[in-house]
Amino acid sequence: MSQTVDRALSILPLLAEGPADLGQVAERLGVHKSTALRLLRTLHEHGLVYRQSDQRYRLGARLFALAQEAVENLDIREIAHPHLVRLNEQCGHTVHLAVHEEGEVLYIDKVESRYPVRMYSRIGKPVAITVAAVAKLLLADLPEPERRALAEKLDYPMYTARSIPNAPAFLKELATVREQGWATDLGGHEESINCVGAPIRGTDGRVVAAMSVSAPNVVVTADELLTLLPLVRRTADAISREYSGTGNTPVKEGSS
Amino acid sequence: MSQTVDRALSILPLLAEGPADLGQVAERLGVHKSTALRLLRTLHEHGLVYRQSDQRYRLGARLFALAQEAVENLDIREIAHPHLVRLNEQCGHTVHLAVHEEGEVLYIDKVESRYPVRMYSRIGKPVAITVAAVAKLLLADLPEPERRALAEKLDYPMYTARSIPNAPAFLKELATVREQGWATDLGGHEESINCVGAPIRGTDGRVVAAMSVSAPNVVVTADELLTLLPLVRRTADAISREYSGTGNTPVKEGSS
DNA sequence: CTCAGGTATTGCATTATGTGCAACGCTCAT
DNA sequence: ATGAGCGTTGCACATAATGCAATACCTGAG
Repeated sequence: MSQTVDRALSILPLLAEGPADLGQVAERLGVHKSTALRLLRTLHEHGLVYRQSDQRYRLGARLFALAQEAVENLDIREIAHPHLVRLNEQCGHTVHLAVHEEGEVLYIDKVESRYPVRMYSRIGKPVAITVAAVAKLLLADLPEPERRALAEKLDYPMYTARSIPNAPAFLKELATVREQGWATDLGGHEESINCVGAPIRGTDGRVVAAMSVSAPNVVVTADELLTLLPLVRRTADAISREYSGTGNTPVKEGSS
Repeated sequence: MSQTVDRALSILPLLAEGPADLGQVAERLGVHKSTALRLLRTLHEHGLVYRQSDQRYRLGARLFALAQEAVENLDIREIAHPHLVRLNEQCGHTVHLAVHEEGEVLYIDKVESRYPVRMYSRIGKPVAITVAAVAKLLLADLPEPERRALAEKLDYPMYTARSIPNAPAFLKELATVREQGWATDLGGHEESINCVGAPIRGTDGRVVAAMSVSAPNVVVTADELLTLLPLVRRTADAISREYSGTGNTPVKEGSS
């Protein structure tokens, strides 16, 4: 749509691979060096690109700032967080919150097992979309054609023997999840890790986010973990209610 | 430099404040709606902007991916990480790694106390540049005029009674740090938290990064923390040596 | 110290590109 | 139904981005 902006933005993923000098950038963009220079300069002014001491360019700090702010402003996250913490206090395990966005599933919050520290360690990293409980929940809610199209497009890496192997199996699993209103991942991503998850719904009943509890089976068996299902679902429902209830104007409660 | 790109990029910080619709974006950019639309579309195609169900725009997932890749490709970080982990195993406290970039100081790695998981929770958040030990180390190495200019430009928020209050005090502190080759933050940011840090230097002897160990004084007193200084410095030096490749002892300050 | 070879940078004319306008279409609420 | 509000499209115009070629800068070699 906008050629100039398009070119400029194409520089970012290119630099994400590693630092590059002006010539390399120009070449990979297919434009004259002077053009690349001006684009880089504009990116630089906005802090998205940084010029290191050897004159090569790399991605800049503002990028982190933006990503950080973006994640902090997600209102589902803000609403859900206290609930996640409470759940963690009750069961002691790791709690995840995730959303779906354009074919990707993204963790947006995490309460660490026995250690109540927010961390975004996996943000931006591709979630194991074909096996994670939260991914199943989010994709199960897509309209049929979209769901099918996405399922066909995915790769199905066999992380473990219990990973979901292909599109038909995945669609079948999604149907089950959709039906029962909750999901599991029993060693499908890492042999020894199990998860149970439940969906969070907006006013219209559509799934807007998903949460899950994960634990290694050296701590609790899969069966024991399933015991937590009612608790997880209750938490998810509580979040759903609060999310649909108050509308979108965030109410601030004092707490520093 | 490039007006179109400039406008497009100006949208990002705007959206970082929260979702906005087309009209709002157009207004805040001072352009017509059709123009804003095309810019947003281009940003959207690159995944930097996401269109949520109510048609408003927000920052997109690719932003996280880029920030993630960028931080993972920092070679100092890659080299330093195992050293930081080892240090954490030895002392048990939180270990930070930070770099300086255009007047900002940025955490690029962190090993959490007693829990050896990489987390980027504070990446992108403005570090308390006037008090953090790592910030002092990084700024102390700037050439005199630049250092002075930056010091004048900074704000000096009084996080605690022991925060550095103004530019002259800060410059004095930097001189000390430069002199002694290590830095502390004793309750300057949070009343009960102390840090000790040491610089990591490149081949040319310039400071390329800084690391620190932090602990609340309910766990160890400031004096006890200072006991770790030799260990911290040894770790920093080991990283410096590996980073420079050559394996020489890092050059101390001196005349050219 | 000069010189060569490379890269970054600047000024300028040319026109491709982005712009604003106004008309159209859609959705939702009354 | 009806209209208000917002997003979207097509088009004519001129701004603003482009490529070129010439210049400045740096580094390493002679």
